[in-house]
Parts: sequence; structure tokens; C-alpha cells
Amino acid sequence: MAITEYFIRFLQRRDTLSPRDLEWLRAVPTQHASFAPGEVIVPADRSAKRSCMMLRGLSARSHSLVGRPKERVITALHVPGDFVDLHGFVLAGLEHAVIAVGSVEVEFIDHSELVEMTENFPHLTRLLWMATLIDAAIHRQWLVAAASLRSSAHLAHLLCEIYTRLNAVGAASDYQFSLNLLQRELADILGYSPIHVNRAVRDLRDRNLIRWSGADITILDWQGLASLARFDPTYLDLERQSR
Amino acid sequence: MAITEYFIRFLQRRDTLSPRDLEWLRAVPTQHASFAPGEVIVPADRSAKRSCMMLRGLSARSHSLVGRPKERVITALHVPGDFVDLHGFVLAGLEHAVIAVGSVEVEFIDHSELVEMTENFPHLTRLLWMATLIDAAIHRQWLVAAASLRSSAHLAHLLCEIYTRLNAVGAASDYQFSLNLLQRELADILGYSPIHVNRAVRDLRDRNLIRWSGADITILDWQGLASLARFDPTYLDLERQSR
DNA sequence: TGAACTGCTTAATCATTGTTAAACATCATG
DNA sequence: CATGATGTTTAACAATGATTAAGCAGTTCA
Repeated sequence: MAITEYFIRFLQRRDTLSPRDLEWLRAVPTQHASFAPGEVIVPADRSAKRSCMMLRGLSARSHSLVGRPKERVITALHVPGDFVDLHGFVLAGLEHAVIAVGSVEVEFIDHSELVEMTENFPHLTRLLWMATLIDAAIHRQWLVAAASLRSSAHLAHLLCEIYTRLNAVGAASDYQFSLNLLQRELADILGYSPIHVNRAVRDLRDRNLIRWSGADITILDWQGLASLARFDPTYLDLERQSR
Repeated sequence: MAITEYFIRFLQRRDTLSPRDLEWLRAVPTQHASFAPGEVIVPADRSAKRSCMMLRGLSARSHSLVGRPKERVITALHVPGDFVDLHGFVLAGLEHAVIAVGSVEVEFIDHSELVEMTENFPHLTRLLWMATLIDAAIHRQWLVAAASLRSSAHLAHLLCEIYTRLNAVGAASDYQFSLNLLQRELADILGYSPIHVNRAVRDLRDRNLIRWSGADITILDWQGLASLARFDPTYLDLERQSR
């Protein structure tokens, strides 16, 4: 089985891959790795020689705050199929760490392979560039959500997005998915206190929009949840076209 | 005079340009355009055939909210030297508009020129990719600021960033710069009400950190302002190295 | 089994930010 | 110079979210 299958689906939702592109993706050598909850997958330094692709689980970009070492802000979540730190390939490095949320499996790809790809596969190169720009579009949408939604609606937006992204790569369906996030971690993502996150969860439950027990989430009323969150998936660029 | 001189400085702060790279940048055909305050530079549609580079003034990525047409959120500011909508070159299009804040001059570059560049100038291609990833890093930093700073410190962070970015391309020095932003627009950027922005401005003035009259801003105490904002310019990737 | 631990839930209180309204300054224009 | 328009500043009050504290539920492990 090709280890990059989720990433292939990520791309195929958005463009058509040539047999040659597919062949490269399925043949590129990778190193498999597993991480326990909380472990650092990519440290916040400036010298990475490889980039990683999510295979299973959930990871997060975690920024620790200068002067407040116990606090952190999570600026992105990554699901299977995401090519997490392509940034390190082009930038000098990452100014934040990528950490495992729950148990995680990834595949590392050496930058030397990526350099070779950029020289011989211009279409794939544009698609990798695209993947990083979709990350940027998600960042912008999080900024919009933070500025324009409050607690319940903000949480609802996150749930709509995660489900849509999981569904797009075939990792979730029937409005059910698993999210290994503590309420404390949700607080770091949404920028609220853990207690306030709890109020938001309760609110969504009280409105019969979701069921949430342990890590298992069921969206009971997609229309209601999406409408509360003013969720519009355009920013995820899910339409297939030639790029 | 080369019309892309600011962008060249943007790149030269971060890498060394070969004579051949420089020649391409100085020779590429562009279309000059001017915009009055509030005008749309790049509409939020999905069919741009060219991308624009900031020459003078300030522009903003403006997201209008579904169901609340009078409200908007600004997710990015662009200063001279920024290659604003390279996104449109790789993505299907923009999910937001780019608008002029104050009077603006830009240069448009046809996507066909960029395609040619990606095929013949791999180093320049990596640098353009880098430019879009720096935008993403700025988005993340805004998310961190929104979640971890409150009003005065959040405003202080924005001022530190804008000055640093202007200074990096030689568009500001001596801790003085011009910012053609209404407090109402600052509110759309920071996610506060205009009244609260006013409180934050007054606070920074009362602490003798800045002088702000009309569009002219002087940072009276850079250390104090940066410390209040916990500003660390690492995310702007201002170090020169080979990429 | 039961003690310790972890995470979820709730309440009370306090701080920050939003809303409404109005006064004030500045500027363009008749 | 008067007028209206625009933007800034301030105040009073309301809403949202943070903090502290404590109870509760499920797990792990002795």
C-alpha cells in the first residue's frame, strides 16, 4: 500500500494527477514514525532536513509564548493527508513546533527528494505550493472566525472545518468523527479559557447540534451547526481544476 | 528605474539574487495602476489572470461576512515590496478581496510571465514560494497575538510588525512611519470595536510609547513597545541565507 | 477495593470588551 | 464664516469571557 494515499486523495480532490505524478508519489522513499500524545514531531528550530506528512491522528502547530513558558497558542491542526511542514523546505525553518495530539503516525520525506521533484515535476511542485497556500487560507479563516464569532459559534466553525477536511480525504463520513482533543487543548486553539470552552460545548449540546462523548463526535444537525458558524468551505479550495 | 525595486529589497534581505535573477526581475513587463482609498484592487473572484505587487501605500485583505454585509474582517496588511496575490497564481482564486487603504500604487504581472519564470528560474520560484510562506507565518503570528495579547499589547504588536516590515524594505527608518489607517479600520484588523481601539491608542500614548497624529506615527520607546507586545521578529524570516 | 490522578462540569466573582450616545476636532465646501 | 461630513475622544452601561474554587466521573494502580 502506498503510504502517501491520504495525501494523494488530498490532491485528487483538487486536481487530476498524471500517471507519472502518481508514480512519483507512490515511489518516493519515506521514513515512518510514531509519536505518543504530546510528543514533539518537528521542533521549533531552523535546520530541518526533511518534512512530514500526516498518516494517522492529529497534530498541532504549537507556539510557546515568550515570558510565559506555561502558556501556548495552537495556530493550526493537521489531519491525515496534510503535508505539515513543507514550510521548512522553503523557509529557513519553523518558528513554532509541531506536536502530536493523541497518538500520531507520520511519514518523513527528505528535502533532497523534494528538491529533485521541484526540478522534474513542475505540476506536482505547483500542487505542493497549493497545499501550503491552503494552509494559509485556513489561517485567514481562523482569523476571521476569531474576530467575528464568539464561543459557541467559534467552536462550531472548528468542528465544521475539521469534519470537512477529514471527509475530503475519506477519513470521516456520516457526520461522525473522532477528535482526540482535550478541552484544555481546545482552549489553546480557540483562545478561550478551558472553562469557557466547556460552556461552548455544553451550549452546542443543549441546542442538539452535536453529540460528544470522549473523543467521538456526531454532528446531529449539520445545517444548524454550519449556519451558527457561518461556515462556507470555499477557503478549503475543494474544487477540482487544472492548476 | 526598476518598478520592482521594493520587492527586490524584500528578497535581498533574505537571500542573494544572482545577476540573472535580478535581470529577470528588472525586465519583467508590468502594468502600473493607481487606486483611491477604499477601491478594490483584486476582487474576491476566482479568475485572476495576473498578480500584483505593492509599490506605494497600504492594502488589506478584506473578508466580508456572510449574513452581515456591513461587517468585514481584515486578515492581512500589505506594504511596499509585498507580492500580494501570488495565491491567485496557484490557487483557483481568492476567497477575499484586496482593497486599497489610503491611496495605493501597484504593478500587475501576468500569470503567463510567472509560469515562464517557474520553468526557467527555479531559485526565483523558491523565493516567490517563500514570500507566500512568510505571509502564512504572519497570519499565524496574528493568531498568536489575537489569542494571547489584549487591546494595548495587541495594537503594539501590530505597530512593531508594520514598522519592522517597512524598515526591512527601506520604506521607514528612525522609528517613524506613516500609517493611513482609520481607527475603524484598525478595529477590523484587531477584532475590536472602534471605541476599544481608541482606548488602546490612548493607553499607548499615556505610557509614552508612541506619538500618533493623523497618519504619522513615531515610536518613542521601541524597547518598551516591543516588550509590551512580546514582539519577536523571527517569524518575518529576515535573515539572509541561501534557499 | 479504594486512593490518587486526570479531565469534565458548574458556580461565583471579577476583568475585559462591546454598545449606545454625545461632545469635540478637523476639513472641505457653499 | 457657517455648515455638514468625517473621524476622534469620552462616558455610562451591558455583554462576554477569565479566574478561582470546588464537586463529579472515570481510570489507573497499589
